Amino acid sequence: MRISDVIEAFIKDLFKGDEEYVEIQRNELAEKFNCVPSQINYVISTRFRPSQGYYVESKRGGGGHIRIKKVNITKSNYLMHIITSMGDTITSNEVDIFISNFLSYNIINKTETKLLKVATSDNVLTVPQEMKDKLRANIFKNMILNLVED
Amino acid sequence: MRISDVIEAFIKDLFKGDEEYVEIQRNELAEKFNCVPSQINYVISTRFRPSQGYYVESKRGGGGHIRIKKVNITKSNYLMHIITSMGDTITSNEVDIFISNFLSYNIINKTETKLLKVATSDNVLTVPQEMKDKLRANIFKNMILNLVED
DNA sequence: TAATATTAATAGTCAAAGAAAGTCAAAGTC
DNA sequence: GACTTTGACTTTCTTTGACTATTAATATTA
Repeated sequence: MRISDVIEAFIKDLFKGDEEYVEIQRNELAEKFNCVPSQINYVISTRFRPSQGYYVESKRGGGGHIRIKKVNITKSNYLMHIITSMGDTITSNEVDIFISNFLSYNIINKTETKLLKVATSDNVLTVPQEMKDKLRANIFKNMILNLVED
Repeated sequence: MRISDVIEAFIKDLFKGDEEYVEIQRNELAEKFNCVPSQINYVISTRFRPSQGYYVESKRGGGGHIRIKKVNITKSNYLMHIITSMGDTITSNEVDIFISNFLSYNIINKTETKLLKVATSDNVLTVPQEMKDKLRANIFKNMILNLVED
């Protein structure tokens, strides 16, 4: 088996347990698998591309590291599906359920969660009751449309 | 973990409790973290820059010290000021100016920018004209309130 | 006692050494 | 021919230490 595949598998294994990201040290890992450090770069650049759902950042110097983030590749698809399947009115409760799901699927972060919640909450939407659910649906759809494809 | 990061965290911790500034003694701190004194200078010059919201002054000689001030245009202060100084109606243009400023001061990121814009835009706010600016102000205030203190 | 000089206590600067990670092209493998 | 492995070289960030600058405290002198 290729060493690259072994390293790939090893890194992917680190994601067990729903970690949002994983940190490795290039030299350490290279030593562990008995290869040259740049092999790690090769693995990352061929197996952890953005198009494969990963985002990588790193820091050099003492205590440096490589951080690999798993991004939700189905985010866009998922959100588009929500938008198209949603009616043109929605209650506060229904919105909250969507938002909680987004958060737990890691489709949005905490700040985005708060922004979505507040902009669709009953208290903030100071318009007559009969307009609320329509306004809310409109705001919500447009907001999540803007989360698509980041 | 990097000693620089540890020292950075330690200093930032001193700000707990809304202190306007914090004073350290270079040699004492270096001793505490078992590093050379100039390491403290390194940490300050890389982690407490003006662009990071800090202002540093110092005094040498007996009883000397380094004073690190948290500069007032921190995210929270800035946003709170906007909220309190804002009336209870606001136009779409006015909001856009605020949002552009937030972005250029790095107070919000691109996604947050889009969320703020869309939730306060004329097209999305499908309510009678005479309600719009009040609704917009309310949504806007509540959204930025939720950006405070992240 | 006031002015001045000296010493001690701090902090600042800067460059070298060290510790990672990145790049790229040559060589190897299937 | 495409993919993988290897290694020399580069870039970035951190740590260290020798040397410098400034201020306060103390001693000395007029």
